[in-house]
Amino acid sequence: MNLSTRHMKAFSALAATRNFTRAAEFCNLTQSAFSALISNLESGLGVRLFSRNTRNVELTAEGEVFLEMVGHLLPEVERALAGMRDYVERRKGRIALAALPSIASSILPSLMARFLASYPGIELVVQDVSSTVCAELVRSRQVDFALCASTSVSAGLDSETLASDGFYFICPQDHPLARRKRLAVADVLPHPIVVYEQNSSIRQHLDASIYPRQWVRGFEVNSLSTAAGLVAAGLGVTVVPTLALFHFRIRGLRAIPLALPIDRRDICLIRRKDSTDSLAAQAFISLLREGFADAMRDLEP
Amino acid sequence: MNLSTRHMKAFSALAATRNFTRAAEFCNLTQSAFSALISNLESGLGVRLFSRNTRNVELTAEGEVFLEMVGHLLPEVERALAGMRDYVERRKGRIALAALPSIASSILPSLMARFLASYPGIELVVQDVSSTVCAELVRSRQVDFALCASTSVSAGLDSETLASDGFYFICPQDHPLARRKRLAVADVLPHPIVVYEQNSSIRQHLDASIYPRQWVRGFEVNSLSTAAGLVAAGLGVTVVPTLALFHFRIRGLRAIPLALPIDRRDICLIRRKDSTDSLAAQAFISLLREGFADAMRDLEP
DNA sequence: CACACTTACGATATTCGTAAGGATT
DNA sequence: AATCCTTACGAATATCGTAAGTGTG
Repeated sequence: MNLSTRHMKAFSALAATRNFTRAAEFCNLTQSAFSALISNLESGLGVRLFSRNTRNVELTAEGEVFLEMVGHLLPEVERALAGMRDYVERRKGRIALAALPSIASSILPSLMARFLASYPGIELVVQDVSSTVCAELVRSRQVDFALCASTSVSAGLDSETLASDGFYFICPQDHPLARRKRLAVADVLPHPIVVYEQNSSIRQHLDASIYPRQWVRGFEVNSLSTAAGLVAAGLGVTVVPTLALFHFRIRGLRAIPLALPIDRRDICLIRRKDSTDSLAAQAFISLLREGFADAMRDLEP
Repeated sequence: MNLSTRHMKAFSALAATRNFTRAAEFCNLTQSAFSALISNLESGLGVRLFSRNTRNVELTAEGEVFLEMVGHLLPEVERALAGMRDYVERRKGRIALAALPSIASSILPSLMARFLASYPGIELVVQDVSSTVCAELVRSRQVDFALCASTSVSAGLDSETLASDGFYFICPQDHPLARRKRLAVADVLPHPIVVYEQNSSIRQHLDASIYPRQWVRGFEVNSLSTAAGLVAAGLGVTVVPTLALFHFRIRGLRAIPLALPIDRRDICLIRRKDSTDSLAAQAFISLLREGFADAMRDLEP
């Protein structure tokens, strides 16, 4: 017996109406097709479910038993199918992603907000971790994808560059370099620089670009917004990548393009090579592509 | 979407094996037909459930969600179908019937025992009531059928005679009439008779056969076995129909055919005219037909 | 190149709707 | 006569299996 939702719907319609004609049109079937459907169900089960003499249709004893069963079963099946539809139409879902702190704290929140405005039912879980951890989380399926620097992306993962960061020197508007149009490393070295913690992608990029000893180390902070506060208070200068400029759009601060030996930092979307993204993830990823492209256009005109 | 048990079984087989070929043969299908079945399911739901590249088959995120659902759904559907099969194969069921006390206490118990030996899962509920109540219970669907006297069976009910009772005079073997081969009413009248309560079918039959005043009334009892005891103790004689002879097969008692004006009592099976009997009831009824016929053969050779 | 899934395609089976048949009130 | 379920039958659809195609390791 191959019981289907059609069978159950037809059965319950007939049990409710006790009339083949009306039940048939309720199921959008000809009366004859409907009759055949019911007979098919009955022969599949091996019992008459309805006793019918042209004038009266009523449930047999076994029909009553089946009605009880279908009364529980059909709503459950329909609830399950509706649940699937929720996923298909992205009313439900869960996206786990990893991102560098400099991304998670700058461009990502607004993109998440835009995404959630379109798909309010989807749960977004973000972990802000270093690039190597990003890759590890993707590989171990703990997240659906990650946004991180292109370095340390290893085999088995699929990488797609979403944005390419340049670097900027950030200083108060009354700083000696404040009027310059572009700067080189040599220009910056004399000034005490607010730097980020050791694991930070920005710090690692700077350390890789310039031998650490050459810097005049100022404060060491964890977050970009703290750095912004310090610089605004005249307590130092700093260097940040394009996407982090969000945090430095503060009155009294200047951002000047800075040429570094390792000139750019690529921001990549990394995914497992073989895996298929969930529909929710697909939707978010396409929003991210647009969002990053827009951000680059706005920040580096 | 018309989700069927085939779909769910195929899905779970594939989710378990992650291999189309093996899952297909598990479902007794060609690999190609199986593949089509899965595609059909996926297109019905509007999602890919498996990500497959010729070498690997695995669940997508939506597939995982569906697996969770099917994991609950499929066992429930199968439990329901197995439940129906229990009814069809008469491993489960419930038969409610009404019967005259003289039947319920004599021939019926052994027939019930035989029935339950074949169909141990079926619940039998017997009410021993008068013929008019029998008819009423059948009409109001409180019982599936009844076994009662043919009198007072009214319209809308289907009646089938299962047995025809004659009447017997019961006396101790040392009674003056004990050697007679057959008796008439006149023979019996002088002897004090153990009679049954007013509503009893036997009492009513006797009252209708012979004007009540003509009897020499002995004890009045409720049950046939009490009557048997009294007669065996020499405290009277009694008159009972054929089917009640069971109770009087006691050493020292004689049963002698008695000709009454209303000679026989027909025992009928009565059912609702339109209703369809449950499979369990059908099985019991056919056993009853045989059982009553056998009993008549044994008791009235 | 071997294995595993997909596609192509003709054959079979199912399901559909129209229309006629039969039973009940 | 009217209503309502069943049956008959040709058409449309779905499903099956064989066999060829395709891509991945």
